[in-house]
Amino acid sequence: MSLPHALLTSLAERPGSGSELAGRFDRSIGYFWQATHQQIYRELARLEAAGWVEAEPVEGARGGKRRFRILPPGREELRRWINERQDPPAIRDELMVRIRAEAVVGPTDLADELAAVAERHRDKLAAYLEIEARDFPNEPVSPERRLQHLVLKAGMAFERHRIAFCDEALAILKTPL
Amino acid sequence: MSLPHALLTSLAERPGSGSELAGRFDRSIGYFWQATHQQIYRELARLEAAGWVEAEPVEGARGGKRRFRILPPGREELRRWINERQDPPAIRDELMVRIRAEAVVGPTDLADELAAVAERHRDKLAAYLEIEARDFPNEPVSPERRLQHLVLKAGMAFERHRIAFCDEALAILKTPL
DNA sequence: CCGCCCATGTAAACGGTTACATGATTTA
DNA sequence: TAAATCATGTAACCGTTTACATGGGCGG
Repeated sequence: MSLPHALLTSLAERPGSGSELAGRFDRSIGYFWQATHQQIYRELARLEAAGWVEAEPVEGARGGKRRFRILPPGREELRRWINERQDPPAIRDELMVRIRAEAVVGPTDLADELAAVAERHRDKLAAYLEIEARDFPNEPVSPERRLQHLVLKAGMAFERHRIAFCDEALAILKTPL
Repeated sequence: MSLPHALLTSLAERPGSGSELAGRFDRSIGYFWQATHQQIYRELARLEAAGWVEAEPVEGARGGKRRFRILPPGREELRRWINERQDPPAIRDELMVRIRAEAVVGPTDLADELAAVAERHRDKLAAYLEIEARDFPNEPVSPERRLQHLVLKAGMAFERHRIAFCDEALAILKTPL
């Protein structure tokens, strides 16, 4: 359960309103942790009640827009959480289930679907490469920037891995009996 | 939502009772899709109500043990599901959030935790390698076996990827300022 | 001024997790 | 025959997802 800490991280990077945070969860942070605006507003209310963030109304904005900022206790909680012991996540991969199902009740038209999946992974990889070219034209020096670059490269590695997997599975499926 | 189809797949591979299926979800299938016995019994009841599986009491076993087997409509449903259009899964990776948090409120003792995470991934990789040596001493020929091997290799690739990521992050964290 | 969109929020449903419960069968 | 364990099941909780609701500016 990382949503509160993903929000604290995002607010530590830069203060923002609920809707602005929802936008960040469609980009940057959202590449590794997703959240809808409903989750975000609910969680912001909890963070505020806990005294980890505070909000002030934004003048001249429509609606009751409020800008949240992280407070020292929020920073402290974030640092505590970073060092908390966590088990590596279990893999939960529907594609593997499907391959295994194909192996037992196939053949089916899974190849078409695999090709489509690979294509979407290629698109996502291309998007990451654009981000990298824009944000990291040179290998950064500071640990902060190097860590940010590393996280981005992990996203790219994931997409490459899925593409290679789909291609290999396709090769097997297309092998004549 | 793949649980019903993971169960159908497992039953297509071999009939079994609820508790036997729970065992498989701690091994084989469970490396890619987890389920507790509570989920399994609930879902088996649904599959039975849908007419996709049937059960017969197991003589001489304790409790009301019942052996489930997949029925033709269940096979048909599984084949339909395999070809269903699915979006690639979104990544939801707590470790990435932590790295990003470290970059903004660090430095912390994240390095210790990263080393521990890498160690657990090494253990899991070793377990996969043992399975591979036992189940795939030679590269198989049939598409079924090749697909099963591919799925196992995907699991190993995932562990290797995480290990490399942790090691690289550790190198950055340990760089003197 | 009417429709659209922004910003915030509520409500219901669903899947997954954890804790607890029950009976029956081995085992000590 | 008491304790441990197997096989099945119920109940409560939690986070996520989807659908709906409200009010306030902005643009045609």
